[in-house]
Amino acid sequence: MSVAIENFVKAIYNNEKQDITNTKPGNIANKLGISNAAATDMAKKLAAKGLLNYEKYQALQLTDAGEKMALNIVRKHRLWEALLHKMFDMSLHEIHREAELLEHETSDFLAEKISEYLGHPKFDPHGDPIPNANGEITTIDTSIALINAEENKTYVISRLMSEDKEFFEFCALNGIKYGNKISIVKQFQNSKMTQIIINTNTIILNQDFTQIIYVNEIN
Amino acid sequence: MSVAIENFVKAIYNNEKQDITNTKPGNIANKLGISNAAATDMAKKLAAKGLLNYEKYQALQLTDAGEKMALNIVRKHRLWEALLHKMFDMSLHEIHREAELLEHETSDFLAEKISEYLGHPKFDPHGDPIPNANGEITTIDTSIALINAEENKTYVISRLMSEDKEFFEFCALNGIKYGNKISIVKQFQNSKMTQIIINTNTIILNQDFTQIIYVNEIN
DNA sequence: TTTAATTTTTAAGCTTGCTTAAATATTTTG
DNA sequence: CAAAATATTTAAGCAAGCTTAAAAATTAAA
Ligand SMILES: [Mn+2]
Ligand SMILES: [Mn+2]
Ligand SMILES: [Mn+2]
Ligand SMILES: [Mn+2]
Repeated sequence: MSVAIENFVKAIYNNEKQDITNTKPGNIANKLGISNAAATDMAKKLAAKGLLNYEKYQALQLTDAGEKMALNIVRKHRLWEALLHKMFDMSLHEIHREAELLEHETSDFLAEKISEYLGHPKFDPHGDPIPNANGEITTIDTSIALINAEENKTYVISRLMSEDKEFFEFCALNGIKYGNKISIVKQFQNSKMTQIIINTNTIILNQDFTQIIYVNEIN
Repeated sequence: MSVAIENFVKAIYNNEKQDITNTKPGNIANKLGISNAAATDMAKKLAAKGLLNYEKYQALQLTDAGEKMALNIVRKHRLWEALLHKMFDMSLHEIHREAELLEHETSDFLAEKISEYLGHPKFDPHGDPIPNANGEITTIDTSIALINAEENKTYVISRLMSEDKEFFEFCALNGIKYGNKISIVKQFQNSKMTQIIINTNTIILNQDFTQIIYVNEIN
């Protein structure tokens, strides 16, 4: 399957998993930077290939085959991110940028080698789960967005759900990193701000950030 | 530049460096598994881009810009081979197969990270020189084909100039590996066979192999 | 050196993955 | 609930990278 098809299928998958928005062609077109017409066109082609269900004016839905393909690409993407992060200490933004390309030119054979080398990790450096070789995600995500965290509790950062360079730079500068501890000082309900302590520093985050930083309670 | 263009330019470069055959479109077409017509077509397009000189019925010649591009791809190819060989202990055939794809999706940034990690190696696991970040090959190749080696001398294997899976499997089985020692027992002039000792084993090689195994004298 | 074989080029056409512009349907709003 | 705004689809077209078939040139052979 072509790079265009792989990115299309993956975009639908990610949209279903992460975003509030629906998966109509226009949304996918937006994510991929192509025209609505191109997305509608591609949707029809992929429906003919049995990768998704297409009905005029309705949201696109991956078939089992389509989801399997998406998970295969996602696996390779996240394995590359994990490898590049570990080996070369590249930033969250850099690893994503490189993985976006490498994911399409990676054999299942090589993906397995990378996975082995890393000890079959279950999460990538953003905290996203890595599907296994069968395309299954076996971990259960119990994490919550920071905006929903409770005052006076301490959490572990479990996921940074973004692809934005500036956000990752902010995180790197302030110790907001997968696995680090974070304490909630106060939730300001009206202004949707969250005051936290991390690395002994006090920081106030707005909604843009507290909705994409996920944490797990410490037990 | 597209994958098709990169592979085309690289094929001309490799053909000039390694093969006896000329670089007319038909030869390149053969290497790439495309039709002569497609190769002629591409040659014209690349001439328009200033990557090569094209004259009807003549051999294709890379311009400086074309050679620079080829060296950039070759660098990435060989760095990947070195990395995959070191990290995952993959075979000479496997690393080549994967590098053939990864080379096109590797940023200069990532290539430099790989090079750094490996200590800026000058040769890949096949013994081929790795161009530096400026596209220069600074090493001088003094090696000779085994067919031209002298009887009763011992050499170091410096290069395995092939892309054939079976050949690499033979090499792996018999300790024919970059850096290993090899002694020439006898050169049979008429039959073009070469008797060698490697790893205390006596092996007789025919011309097909002695022309692609390169060695350096031990000083 | 003329003929035959081979190679290269030209021509026509196909698929993929895009584009823009116009038509049509859906969704939102007054 | 009708009008306006928005989103989706259809239609027409383009560039890249291929193909096969035929024409033209080169190279090898007799
Ligand atoms: Mn990513
Ligand atoms: Mn991608
Ligand atoms: Mn190689
Ligand atoms: Mn390649």
